[in-house]
Amino acid sequence: MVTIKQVAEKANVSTATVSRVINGNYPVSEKVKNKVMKTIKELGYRPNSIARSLKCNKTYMVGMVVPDISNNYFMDIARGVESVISPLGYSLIFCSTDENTDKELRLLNALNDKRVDYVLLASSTQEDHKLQKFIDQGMNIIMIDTSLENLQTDSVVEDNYNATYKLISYVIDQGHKRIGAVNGLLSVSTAKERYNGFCKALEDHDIPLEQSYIVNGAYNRRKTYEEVKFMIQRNINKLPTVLFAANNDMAEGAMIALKEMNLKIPDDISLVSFGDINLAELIEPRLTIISQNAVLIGEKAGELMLKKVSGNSEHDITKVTIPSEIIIRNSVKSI
Amino acid sequence: MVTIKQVAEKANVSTATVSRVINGNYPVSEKVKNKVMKTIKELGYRPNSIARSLKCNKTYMVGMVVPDISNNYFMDIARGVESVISPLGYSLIFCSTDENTDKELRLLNALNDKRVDYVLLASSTQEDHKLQKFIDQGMNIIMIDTSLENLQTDSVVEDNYNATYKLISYVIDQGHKRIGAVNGLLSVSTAKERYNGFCKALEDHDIPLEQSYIVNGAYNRRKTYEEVKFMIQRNINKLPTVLFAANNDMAEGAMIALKEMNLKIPDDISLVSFGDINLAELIEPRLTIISQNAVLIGEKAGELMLKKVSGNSEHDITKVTIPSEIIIRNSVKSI
DNA sequence: ATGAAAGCGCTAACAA
DNA sequence: TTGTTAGCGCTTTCAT
Repeated sequence: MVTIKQVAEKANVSTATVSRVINGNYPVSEKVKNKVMKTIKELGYRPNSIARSLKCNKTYMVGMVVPDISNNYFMDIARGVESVISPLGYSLIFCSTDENTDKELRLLNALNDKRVDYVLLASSTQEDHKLQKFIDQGMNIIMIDTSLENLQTDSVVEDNYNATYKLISYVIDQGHKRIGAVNGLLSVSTAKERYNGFCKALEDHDIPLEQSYIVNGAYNRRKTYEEVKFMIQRNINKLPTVLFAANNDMAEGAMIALKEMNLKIPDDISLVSFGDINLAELIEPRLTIISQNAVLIGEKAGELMLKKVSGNSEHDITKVTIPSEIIIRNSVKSI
Repeated sequence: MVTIKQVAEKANVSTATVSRVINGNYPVSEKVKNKVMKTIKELGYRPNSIARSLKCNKTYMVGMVVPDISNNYFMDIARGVESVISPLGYSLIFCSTDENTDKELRLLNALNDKRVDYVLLASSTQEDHKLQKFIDQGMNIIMIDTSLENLQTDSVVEDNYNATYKLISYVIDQGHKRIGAVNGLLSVSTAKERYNGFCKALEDHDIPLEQSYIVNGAYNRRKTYEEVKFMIQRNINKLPTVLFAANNDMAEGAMIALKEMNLKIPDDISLVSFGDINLAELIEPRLTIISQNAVLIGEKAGELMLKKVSGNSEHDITKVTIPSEIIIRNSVKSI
């Protein structure tokens, strides 16, 4: 690889001058500039970002840490982030924790060692004090999707509680009284908030919460598939009339389980979901859902990051909440 | 951030000694080692990978460049790669070219500047000489999914030609004579090879190739959706009896288009695909497909990279071809 | 077994 | 406008 020194020698100037023409941040005479640029072309010189990073304390890399790399929702967020940061020269390092606190901490350490400029974190740990350590060390973190109450940091999240409350209220309005839920890990803020909204809606409408209808900790498709089958078998004599899936993956798992058990949606059992499933256009019935805008979350997070690194509003902590709306389709039976 | 120098001072040793205990590559007395490790803990010191990279010419970063970040197929490859390289300390930088040659070249340049140790490239350009430049500059490239004939580089690809040939032969055996195809960009090797297998199967069975049934360049879901609708309208008086979609995304687009036009699969028109669609478990009818193993491709690519960086077989060029098999389900009508 | 010092490729303060 | 030089944080050679 050709270095700035080789360019300087060949062009008979100092490395400083070469640096100046590359960065255009100090005056250089036209004549010298042309000579240097010509030499750069000839030699095919490209500046070494590693050296630059070391010198300038800036890597133009941002880490994105999510619980599940195969969930489309997080991929969409990543696309949103990418679309706003990539034009400014930033690259994304994408990591998956598999909902594992240890792995999350390890990844955060690795990103810290790599001196990424920012990390966008969809955390699935509740150990805020451990995350606080990273922040104290000077790591820049924006929480996405999830948030941790006691953590002094920026975040871009959805209005989980209110959206779920509205969705479940709608379900109750349709006459449902036996209402089940498939929750993620309740240690994760999104899952917790959604479940809280769920419970509050039941409470406000005097609907009893039937513990046997609640599935906990089935955060991915396969686990949900299995757990929902258990739950249905367990309650085969008195099934819930409707199920609330707390995210897209779980809705998919639940649908597959119900289909396999020959329970038709919504005739035999209704289903609603927080977030839309894949390829919803092709799947019958169309699910009634809370629509998420994952790409938008990514864009907001990207913009927030850019604002922070540019030095504006450096120290105030910002919390962006993306509103969610209910999309009523045809997976809920009127009773 | 605390540096090695601060550790050295506090522990009353030289930076060299600290370096030695961190890396464990030179003898250090037990006593000194303990003292240093204790200091490292106390100070919360973490080595700066940027500085390391600069010194050692090794970044432990690998770039992955794909045409479409929202296609699950590439995400699965990424997961495969990640699973084998991450345990050895490598991180993935994930980039999407949107099938745009310029953007591809720009990303490659950026990754080159970042001095990534390797790049895994699913290229959608045919400008092999431009890619050759990167290789000549010393960039390490493994082609994944796609390959370029004239390029001296390792690759991990599928057996596109033969698999498609077999699938189309099966379709013909079912009595089909009016056979359409939805191709990606024929400039991309995978698309080209699949289409060649398609044509050869027709030829060998004396089936005429009806140009009007061929859709070209609709590489993503939305474009395919639109183009297939055009194609159907164009041929409304004499529809093809079967369609071959050259990848999962296009199969999805085609399915949505057909559904919207009230053409039932397989009663009104049959459909086969190279690669499986999302959430196939929930979508009727189950598609007859060539099954791909994207995760395996990723794993193979990751392993190949690891082998190369470890210095084994450094100079021979390896071509791994993953076999594909046909999965017959029920989207093809027997005529 | 340990320390001193050079150097990876670059930028920026200082001098000229 | 340009050059000299120090230094970013680390590894490693060469002495000791």
